Amino acid sequence: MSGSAERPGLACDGANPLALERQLCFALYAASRAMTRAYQPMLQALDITYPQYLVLLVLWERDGTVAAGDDGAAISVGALGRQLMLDSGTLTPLLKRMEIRGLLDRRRGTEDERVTVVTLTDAGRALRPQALAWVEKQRDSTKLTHRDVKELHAGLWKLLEALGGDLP
Amino acid sequence: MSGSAERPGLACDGANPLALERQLCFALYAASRAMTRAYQPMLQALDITYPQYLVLLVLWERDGTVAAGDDGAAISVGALGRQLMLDSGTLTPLLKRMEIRGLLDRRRGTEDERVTVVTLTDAGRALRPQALAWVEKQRDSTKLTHRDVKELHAGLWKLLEALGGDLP
DNA sequence: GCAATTTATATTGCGCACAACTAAATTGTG
DNA sequence: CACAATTTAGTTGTGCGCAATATAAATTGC
Repeated sequence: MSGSAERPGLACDGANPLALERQLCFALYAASRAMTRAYQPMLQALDITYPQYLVLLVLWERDGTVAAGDDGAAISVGALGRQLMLDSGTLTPLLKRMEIRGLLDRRRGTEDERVTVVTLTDAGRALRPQALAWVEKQRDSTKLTHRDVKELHAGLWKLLEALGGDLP
Repeated sequence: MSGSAERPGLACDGANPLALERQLCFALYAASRAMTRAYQPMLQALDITYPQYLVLLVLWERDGTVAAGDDGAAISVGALGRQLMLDSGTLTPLLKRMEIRGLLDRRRGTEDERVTVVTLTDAGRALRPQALAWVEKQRDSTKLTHRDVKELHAGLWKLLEALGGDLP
C-alpha cells in the first residue's frame, strides 16, 4: 500500500460536512437507542417492550387525572397515536400483544363504531409503581446534571417543533 | 359516570414524574424518528434507507482520508458496528442488501478469514455529492439556530457518554 | 334518501434493532 | 503441537416503524 497522495477535496477530516460524528441525525439516532438499552432492566422486569411502556405512560397519566372508578384511561387508537406520534400500523399489533398480556382492553366505540377504544386493566395499572421506583432511582444515579437533562429535553422539543411540519 | 373525586396521589398532572412529555426518553425517541422522516426525501431519491445512509457516511469519510486509488474505504463489519453502535445481526443483512444494490463489496479478509471486509464501490461513491447537496440545503432552511443545533449535538454526545457503560 | 367523500382502524410487506445462538478461525498456553 | 478460550460473523426469532393499501362506518352534498 502507498499511504501518500491524499484526495484533494477531503484531505482534512475536520472539513468534511458529512463526517458521521458531526451529524445531529446520528447523535439522535445513537442516543435514542442507547436510552432504550438503558431501560432494558426495568422493561424485562415488567416483561414489556419500550414502545409498550410508552403506551402505558399515556394510560397511567390519563388514569391519574380522572375520577376514581370511572374509566378515564380509555383512549382511542387515533388519539394514542397522535400523542406517541405513531400510526395504526405500529399500534394495532402492539396493542393486541398488550391485550393478550392482559395489560389493557380493546373494544369498539359504542357511539362511533369506527374507533377502537383502549382501556387500562388492573394488571396494567399494577405495573406503574415498579416503573416509577425504577425511574426515580435512575434519576439519582445518572451522570448528567439536572440542568443538562433539562436543556437537552428543551432542545429536543424545540427540534420536534421545527420538524413538526413533517409529522405523519 | 361521576366526574368528580380525583385520585389523591396524581391529582395534579404537573406532579406526575411519569408524564409522557416530561420523559427525556420519549423526547429522544420521537425526535429521532422525526429526524429520520425529515431525511426521507433525500433517501428516496438515492433509493437507500436511513441506516444504509449512515453506513455510507462511514465509508465516504474513510474514502476521503486515504490515498487515491488505494482502497482505504475498506472496513470490517466489526469496526463498522463499533462506529455506528450496531451489531452484526443488524449489519449483516443490511450490508448484503447494499451489496446487491451495488453500493459496496463484501469479501473475507485475506489475513484473518473470520472478518468480512466491506469496500465502497464507484456506485456508492457516486451518491455522495447528492447527499452533500441536500444536507447543505437543509442546513440553511432549518428553523433552528446554528447555536441550538450545536448545543443539542453536544448534549446528545454527553448523554451518549453517560450511557456509554451500557453499550453493546 | 342515498351516492360520494371523509374518517378511523386494520392489514400487508419490508427493513431495521437486538437478544440468543451457532460456526469457524485465531490465539494463548502447557 | 494439542486444545481450550477468545474473537468475528452469521443465523434465527420477535417486535417495532412506516408506507401503501384495504375495509368499513360515519358524514356530507345534492
